[in-house]
Amino acid sequence: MLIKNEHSFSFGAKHVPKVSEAHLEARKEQIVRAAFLCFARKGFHPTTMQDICAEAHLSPGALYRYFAGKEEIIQSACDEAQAAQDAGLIAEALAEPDTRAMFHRLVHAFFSRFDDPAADVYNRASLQLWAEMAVNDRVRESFSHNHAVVHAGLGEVVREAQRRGDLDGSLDPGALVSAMIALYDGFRLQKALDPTIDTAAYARVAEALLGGTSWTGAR
Amino acid sequence: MLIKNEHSFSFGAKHVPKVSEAHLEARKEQIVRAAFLCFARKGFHPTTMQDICAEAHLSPGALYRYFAGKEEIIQSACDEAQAAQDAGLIAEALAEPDTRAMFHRLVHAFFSRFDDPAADVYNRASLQLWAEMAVNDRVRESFSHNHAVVHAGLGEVVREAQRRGDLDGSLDPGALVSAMIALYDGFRLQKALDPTIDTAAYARVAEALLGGTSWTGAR
Amino acid sequence: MLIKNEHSFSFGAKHVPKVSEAHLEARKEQIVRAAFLCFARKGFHPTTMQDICAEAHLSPGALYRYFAGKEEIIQSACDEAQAAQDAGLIAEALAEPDTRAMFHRLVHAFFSRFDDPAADVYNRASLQLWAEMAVNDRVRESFSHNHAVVHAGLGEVVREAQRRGDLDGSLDPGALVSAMIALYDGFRLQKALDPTIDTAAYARVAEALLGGTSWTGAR
Amino acid sequence: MLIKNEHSFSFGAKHVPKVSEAHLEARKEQIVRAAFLCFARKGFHPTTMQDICAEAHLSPGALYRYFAGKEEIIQSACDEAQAAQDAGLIAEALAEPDTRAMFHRLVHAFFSRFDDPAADVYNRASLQLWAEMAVNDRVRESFSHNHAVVHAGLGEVVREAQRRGDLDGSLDPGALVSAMIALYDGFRLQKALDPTIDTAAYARVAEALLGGTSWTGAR
DNA sequence: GATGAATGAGATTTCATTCAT
DNA sequence: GATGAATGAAATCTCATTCAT
Repeated sequence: MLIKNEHSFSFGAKHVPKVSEAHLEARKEQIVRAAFLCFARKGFHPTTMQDICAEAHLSPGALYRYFAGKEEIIQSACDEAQAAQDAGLIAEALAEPDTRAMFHRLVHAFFSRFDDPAADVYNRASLQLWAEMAVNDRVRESFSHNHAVVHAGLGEVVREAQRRGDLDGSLDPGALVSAMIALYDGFRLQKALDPTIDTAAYARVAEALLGGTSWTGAR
Repeated sequence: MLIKNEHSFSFGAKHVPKVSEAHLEARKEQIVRAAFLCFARKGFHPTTMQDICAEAHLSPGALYRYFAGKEEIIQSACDEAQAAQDAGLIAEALAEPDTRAMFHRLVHAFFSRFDDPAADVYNRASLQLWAEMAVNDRVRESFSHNHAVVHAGLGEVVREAQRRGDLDGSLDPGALVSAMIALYDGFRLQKALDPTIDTAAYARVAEALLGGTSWTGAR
Repeated sequence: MLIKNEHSFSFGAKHVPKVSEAHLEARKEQIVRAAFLCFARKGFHPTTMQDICAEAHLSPGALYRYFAGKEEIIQSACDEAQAAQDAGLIAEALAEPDTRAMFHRLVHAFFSRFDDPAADVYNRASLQLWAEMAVNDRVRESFSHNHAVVHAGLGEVVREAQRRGDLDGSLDPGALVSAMIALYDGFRLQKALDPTIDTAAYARVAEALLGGTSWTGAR
Repeated sequence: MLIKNEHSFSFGAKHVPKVSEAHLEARKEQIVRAAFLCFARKGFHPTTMQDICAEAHLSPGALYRYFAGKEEIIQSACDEAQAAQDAGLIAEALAEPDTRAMFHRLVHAFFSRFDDPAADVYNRASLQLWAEMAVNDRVRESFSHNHAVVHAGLGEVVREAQRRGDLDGSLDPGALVSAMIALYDGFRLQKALDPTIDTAAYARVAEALLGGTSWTGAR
């Protein structure tokens, strides 16, 4: 109450008090995390607000204080799912002077994520996200944006490799990037179908394909 | 006419007339096709029975003559989506004595599908299917079965290439197959996000990766 | 066809040809019998027209040639259920000069019906009928009419017994009749609840109550 | 308030606050009462949830907070209809040393119920219950249980009368009980058909039949 | 006359959202 | 701020009835 009065003079009311803001964010986080679990378990649409409430130990009324509706929770969950630090990892790899080492770092960085015990939830939720993206403009936009960022980052990597003469310069860099992303996303799909699939073996294959060591026949 | 008379005398006749059977299948087909469009457009769960009815130019009651409920339509749509003649294509490729030619045939066979104007609908529906698979046992089973068939087929291809010394024999064949499938499915995901993506360029990259021509650096 | 022409001159067209009429009645009978079974099994309202069709080995379209709708089948079933030859039995009993013999004949006539193996179906259907009567004016009317006939017949019986000095003349004859009917209907209810209940023992009690032999204490 | 605070600290609390529990019961009561009226008016199956909603001044959603479905409301209504304090009345009568006085008390206790202006609703609902019982296992069970209780109670009455020599010991006590119940239920049926029927006259007849005073002829 | 596929109104039920407490 | 009972629109599904064949 005091805090509120303190700030009631601030023009434009750009800030709600910090304590509240922190609380607000914490609550939102809590709700999105709960929603995430539910979505991974049942999918976006079959998940009811009650499911999320139960998972978050909150009442329906409380939820609506933090989110305008289910749609907004889905969007937040999608944004959350996109929030991986992909760009940073890519930038780090780019610093690597040896192309194969670069690919190794990339593959390791991305595929070591599957060691996280929460990865299965995340993978399953990703499938939901893809489906929603195909159907929901707002979600597609967010997905698209993140995709563009990753695409741009890997584009640098690929073009650098081509510049170095390690990757065939006549291949479309965009298509090479798409293939790299496909190797990652396509694996997540298979991992969602069967979580026991061998990640390390797959990572080795991915690295070999990119680094040109898988082909042992005539050049 | 004769059949009709025949039927009116025999109770408990084992066969309903063929016309009915044909009609039954035709109607089911019609409904599943309509559902497919709706699913691609709105997703499984946001699609209402009314949507499907409208698309199929049928009344709700008529739908329930052919399917016990929405769930069953979803399952049929999933089965339909799986019904691609993958196994045949793979077997044909396997007959090819040259490994790169084999990969070329495979890549061509699979990626030429995207030329079909209906491919977009099919891709978007696939995303729905993946999401449903994560959440619906019956659908996962069907998906899993089809995946196993394709996996087995490509397994032959990969082991043959290893036997010939064209692919590194120390790589896990299963993981190699997974990567091939990932290159395909991962592209479908990207195509669903942006249908204008260049399929031919991507196919060239896929072929180059498998055939070891993408890497132009030191061996 | 020929028959039809033969009659096409008859004024007023009161008769449809006898063969057709017989056929019509036979079909109606067949349908009502089927309906009766269904009603006894599931009740009036949960029984669907399809249930009746299946039981009657007829198509829905055929049913509607004989009955205007479900309502009409229910009414016919009710009329059928009422069509017992009660009045005749009562008239016969009335001829008996000895009152106790008269009661014996009545009780025997009515309770021996429960020996019929179809009696259970009939009893269960009666419960449905009673429920419908409470709710459906047309059915109540039909029920009411039959009830009045039986009531009148038993009224004669009771008044005759009072005239002879065998039943207390100060008791309301209508109430006595009601009690006789209650002893019958109330038993049917119990028989529907438990078909193994001992009919003969009950009949002896009913006779004893009416004939004044159940009371063995001081007068 | 205290309770509320208490509650907010303890997760997994075993009791929900009493207010809620009371409220729950009150609402259920309210709904069942409304349903009862509807059932008496239209029968179980023709009554729609909307009918019950309207009668209870509640929205459809609200109903489903208290009952899982229509079936459950029907069952509750049936249980409610059985909840008469029959056993108590019978026990009281049993205390009476004079058999005719005992019968008088019984008849009076049961038939005075028809003076209640709500009795008509109750009777009509009973017919629905009987019909449902014939068709619905769960309802039959509940009915059967209550019937057994009443049967046992009246069995004591009858055997006591036989012990005293007032009722013929050679008559089956169970059948005598059945007849007593039939005199009651059979009357309810007639009262549902015609609510103006003279209850007092009928009660006198019932008493006379049991007490052996209806027969005025030779013994 | 018979068939049975199709219709579509209407019933049950769910669930996102609101709002009095 | 929190609660959770209530709302009511909308979804799924049923079934009496019709009608082209």
